[in-house]
Amino acid sequence: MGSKSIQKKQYILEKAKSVFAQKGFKSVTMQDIIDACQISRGGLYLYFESTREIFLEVLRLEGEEADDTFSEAMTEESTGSDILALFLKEQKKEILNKGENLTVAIYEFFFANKVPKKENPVRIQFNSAVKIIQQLIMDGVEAGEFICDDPLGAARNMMYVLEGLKVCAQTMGITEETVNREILYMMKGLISES
Amino acid sequence: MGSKSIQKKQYILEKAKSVFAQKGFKSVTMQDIIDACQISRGGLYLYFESTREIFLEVLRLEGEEADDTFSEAMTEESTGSDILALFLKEQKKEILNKGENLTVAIYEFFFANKVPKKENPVRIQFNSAVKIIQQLIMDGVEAGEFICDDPLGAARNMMYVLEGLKVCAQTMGITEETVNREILYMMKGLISES
Amino acid sequence: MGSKSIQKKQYILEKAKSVFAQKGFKSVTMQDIIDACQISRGGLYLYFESTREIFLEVLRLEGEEADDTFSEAMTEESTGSDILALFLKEQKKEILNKGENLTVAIYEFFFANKVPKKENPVRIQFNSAVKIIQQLIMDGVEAGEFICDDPLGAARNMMYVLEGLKVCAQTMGITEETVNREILYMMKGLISES
Amino acid sequence: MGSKSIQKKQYILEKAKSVFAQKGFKSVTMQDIIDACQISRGGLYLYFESTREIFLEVLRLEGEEADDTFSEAMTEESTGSDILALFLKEQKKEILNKGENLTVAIYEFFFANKVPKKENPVRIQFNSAVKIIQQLIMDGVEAGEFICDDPLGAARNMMYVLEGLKVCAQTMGITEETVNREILYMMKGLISES
DNA sequence: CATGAATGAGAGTTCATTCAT
DNA sequence: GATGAATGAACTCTCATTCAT
Repeated sequence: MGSKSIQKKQYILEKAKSVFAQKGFKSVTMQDIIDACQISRGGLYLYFESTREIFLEVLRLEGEEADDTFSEAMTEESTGSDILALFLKEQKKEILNKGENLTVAIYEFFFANKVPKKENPVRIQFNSAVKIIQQLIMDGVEAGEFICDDPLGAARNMMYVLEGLKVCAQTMGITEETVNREILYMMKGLISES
Repeated sequence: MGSKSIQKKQYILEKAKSVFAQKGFKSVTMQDIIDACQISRGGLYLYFESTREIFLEVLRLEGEEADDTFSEAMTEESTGSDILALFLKEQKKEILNKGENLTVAIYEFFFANKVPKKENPVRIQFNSAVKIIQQLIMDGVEAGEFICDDPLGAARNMMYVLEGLKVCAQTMGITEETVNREILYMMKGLISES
Repeated sequence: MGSKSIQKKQYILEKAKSVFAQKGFKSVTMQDIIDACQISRGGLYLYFESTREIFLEVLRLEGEEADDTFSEAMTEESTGSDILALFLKEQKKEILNKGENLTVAIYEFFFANKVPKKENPVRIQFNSAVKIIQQLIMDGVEAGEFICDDPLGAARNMMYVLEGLKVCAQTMGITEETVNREILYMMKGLISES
Repeated sequence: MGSKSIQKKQYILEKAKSVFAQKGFKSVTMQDIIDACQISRGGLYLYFESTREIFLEVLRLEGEEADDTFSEAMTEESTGSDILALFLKEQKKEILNKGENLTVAIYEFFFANKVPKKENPVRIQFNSAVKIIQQLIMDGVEAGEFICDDPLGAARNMMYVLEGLKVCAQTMGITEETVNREILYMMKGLISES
């Protein structure tokens, strides 16, 4: 079970991602992935033992890609508020479920699969996002764009609101206006907070 | 064919609620509910056709009970900030998953079952909570307890944060300290917001 | 399990007949009959143990009624050919499935339930019909209406054709024209047979 | 997903045929066929979705085989009356239920499953048999073996009698003598009809 | 490595039959 | 007599997992 063909593994993970994006986690069967990959049953089991294992690898890949995207953005010469705006735009896309997006699958998976805190990729992603936002706010404050006496608190608050928007979008439906309004509300807090 | 024994129906719904609270929605089988109720296969089908139907009734019951709880609290002579504190305490309990609590089941159900906006019980509950919080904030402002120039915006923001906390609690785990900290952050905003 | 209420038993049998006429035998459940009778489950079991038992009684009743109908026709002052024509008209109705009619139910029942020859109501009915037709033909010959040197053979042949038409009507569909044509073919044989 | 192993499919169809021959159509469950084939539940579902589907394929196979048998007989150098006698001998076997024979199953199936006339295999088989018999009679007339001024009518009549015998054999039981007698009756008509 | 037929556990559903009231 | 809730066996269908080729 070492490496087999890395390329084939990548190929399976890409196709599997689409499947999870469409069907969430729990409803996905090995057959779904076999169909999506046009691969044999045995062939799939050669690389992965379960949908769980596949999903975790899909997630790992996603995490790496997300980090790359962020790194790029951060290295460009931009102000804190610019990058924050960019970040929020990305989040808006995810909230509104534009494009393939694993939100529901992630929720379904981690509801049922308790992962040790330290290794929990959702937690890791969340915390790293908080730190980045905190830094962006601090940059913004330094640049005179923002007023904020608790950048960490504000960053955390922002992440919880975004998470709340994400889950509400999936359970009750949310319009773009609603997302805009909530983001605006938070930005106002950064500009005028005493 | 409608009711059979109302008491038995209630009994099944109570037991089923425990099951949903423990296993979410998607993983629950009729067998699980049969086991929990200690009744026969056919006996259960006498009252309900599917886990979906059972879940919807459990939800309806929950909604009624929640409304009652709120009504009681509201009729007591208390200031806005007191009731808000009470509400947040309840929410904290739910977030931290003390007692039987359907959070995960609700999420799982509404991820998979798209319900027309107007009839979506999650949406209805959310919106009614927003209105109540808005009112409480306005009461608090009137009483000089709060400072807030956008009570509706603040109420909405608060609800999204709470929703974010709920979902994060389920996916990554959250400590009581974290919840306290986030609530405190929001309350500070109500006290000192310019 | 003696008589209970004879009237109720009759009532159940009437309703049950409709059910068998609509659904055949095998697909009929006790529930179907309960629904048709608007009676309680236990109530039905008080009178009958199974659909099989109900069906046999329905059949017995049918047999009696059929005999009565025939007796009436025979007592009227008519020629053999008139009564034969009347008989064939009735058969045509049954073949074409006009009105409530147990054809399919009878087939389904006796395919699956082997009954001793002597007690088999279908056989009894068939044989008595053969005898009557034979007599009618002989009457017709006597009256100079028919020419036939083997009235028993002709009667049997006629009954098999009718049975063939009945079963074909149910399995492949048959038009009124087809029935008319076949009856005409047989009648011609009775008029011109050498 | 179409064929898997053709041989296995054939094997299942053979075993299934026995089952249908013994139990008719309606009472046959997938379990019955599983038992007869000594395969696993999932194994059967790999090839067929329902007893209905299996039955239709069994029927198709039967039809093909029957056609072959007929073709052979027809190509041999024989007179019309010889082939007709052969045909009737085959029919006699079927009527008397010698060997595996789907009569009851076919009846049960087509009682419950209304098939468009044009596609109804029973109808198709019936009509093609009528045509063949008509031809055989005409051949016999030409050869001076038969006297018949309405070969089509006679052929149809013969088929309905045979159908009547078949169904009576299943519902009330019939002896070989009865079949012989009825066939003889029809043959006499072909020899001496005016 | 790769294939896909085969397996069997388990979920959903229906119904004849019983029995306390 | 009459009721209808309760039972459990039997059916249908699906899927993760294995294994001979």
